[in-house]
Amino acid sequence: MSTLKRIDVNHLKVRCLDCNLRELCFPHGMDEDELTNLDAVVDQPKPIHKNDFLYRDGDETVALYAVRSGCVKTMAESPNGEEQIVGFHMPGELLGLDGFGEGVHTCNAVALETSSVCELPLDKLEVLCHSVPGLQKQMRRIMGKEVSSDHRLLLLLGKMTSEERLASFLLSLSGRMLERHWKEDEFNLMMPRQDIANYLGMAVETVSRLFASFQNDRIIEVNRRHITILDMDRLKIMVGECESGK
Amino acid sequence: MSTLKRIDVNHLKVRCLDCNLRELCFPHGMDEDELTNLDAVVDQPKPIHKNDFLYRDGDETVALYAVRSGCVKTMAESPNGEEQIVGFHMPGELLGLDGFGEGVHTCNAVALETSSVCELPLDKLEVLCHSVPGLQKQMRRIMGKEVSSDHRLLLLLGKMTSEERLASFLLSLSGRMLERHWKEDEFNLMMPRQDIANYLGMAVETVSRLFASFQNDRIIEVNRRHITILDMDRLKIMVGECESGK
DNA sequence: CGCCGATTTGACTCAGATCAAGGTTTGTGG
DNA sequence: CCACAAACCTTGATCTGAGTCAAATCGGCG
Repeated sequence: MSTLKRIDVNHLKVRCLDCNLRELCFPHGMDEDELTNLDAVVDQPKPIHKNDFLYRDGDETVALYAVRSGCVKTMAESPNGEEQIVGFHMPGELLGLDGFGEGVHTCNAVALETSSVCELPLDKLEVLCHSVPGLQKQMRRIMGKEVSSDHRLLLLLGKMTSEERLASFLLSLSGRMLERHWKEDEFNLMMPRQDIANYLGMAVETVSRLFASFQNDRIIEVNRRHITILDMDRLKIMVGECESGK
Repeated sequence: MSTLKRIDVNHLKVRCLDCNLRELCFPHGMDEDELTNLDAVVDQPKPIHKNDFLYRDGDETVALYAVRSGCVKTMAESPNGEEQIVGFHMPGELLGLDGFGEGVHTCNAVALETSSVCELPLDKLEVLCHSVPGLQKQMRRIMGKEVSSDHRLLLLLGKMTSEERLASFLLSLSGRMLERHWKEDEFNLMMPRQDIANYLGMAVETVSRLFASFQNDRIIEVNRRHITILDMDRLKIMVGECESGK
């Protein structure tokens, strides 16, 4: 064990068919035949280190990416250099759609931690779309989801108070943990407070104070990056998911 | 003239090939053959009146829509009934992509004034995608643009002051006027103050005050819905598009 | 002409930003 | 193993941009 070079299993090629993220990722709803075809175009997972760019604003769009492990954030850049984080991408989630408009990316994608990313080269994907009918529909589905999720974030930034935003953020993370069959009420944040603040359009200090206040109200327990949700219902009420109590 | 029934020319079927919005709309970059094929799937423009819904949150997605005349707003709805306007769609612009994720729309589309909308039924579009190779790429391009424009709005809501937001909004409108070969420095707002405020994530009163302040600074002239831009450069500086002056 | 919705303006208030420390954890090199 | 630095996070005090409330004005339109 000591003489063997340590290999991170995340970066080994795994067939989409065998991938445990299959149902969350691009393959969702595809049959065995379609998956075999898909496999042929997916490149070896690419390892990226913390703070590495997967692509930058202005880069030519050459592929679509699927996170296999770790976490990648995407951020839009304003002309005067400000940045707005527009998404945190967890395993099984796709990114890179922003570059489909004019053929160049319109945001930056940066790893929050050491991550592994599957690459779907656009040229191969395009060819495959002709032979695999389900693929086109799949592309549409994925883009539609992206649009819907952006709209959710717009609603959050445009209409919610800081408290509602953080509650909504925690619920969204919790839901995504559940999708991955991880614990929905106990997880680690993949990002620093600064990134949460940026994403939710508020100051770091406000995030910190809200965490303290939620903890004080026995809604969650916070220990550095470790979160335990004690009262999911109260979070849901905060964002208006329940009309009355319970 | 008096005995003839008045016909709004906007609602008459016009071939995409002959449409003056061709270069802004779905047909952009397509050749004559492709356009003839496209024509076959585009339904007769549909007239919708002010405040009519083109589709609602939850409706099954049956088509993609292109505005031919007038203006349509799309708005996301939160669980507790709040609404965030996520886009104003001018002639030549598309809407309906939000419904591609799960097959149902995730926002409401409402006419701001009497408008005319071309309908591209999804089923026909899908079939056509197989025979017209350029169409698939077109779909991707359109979705990518939508994602990028949502990101721009996220940046606006998350990081800009009210002044920057309104300046950015005016510049965006001006740019779109120019695309349509209308005057870029003199136009009418298609929406009431309330909708501008909602879209930009601020109060109506703030919009009103900012218009007054811009006018006072001789940057624009406002008369009800009529806007004249007097100093485009100053607007651009406000949003950081120019580094120094000029 | 008079009503109604849209817009503007003024006065006041407050959620959350900013400023200023201080504490804690992680990593690094000696 | 320890000292030190660099991130990262928290907490308190203060400030302010923009929201809220209230009221006047404007513009159409029946």
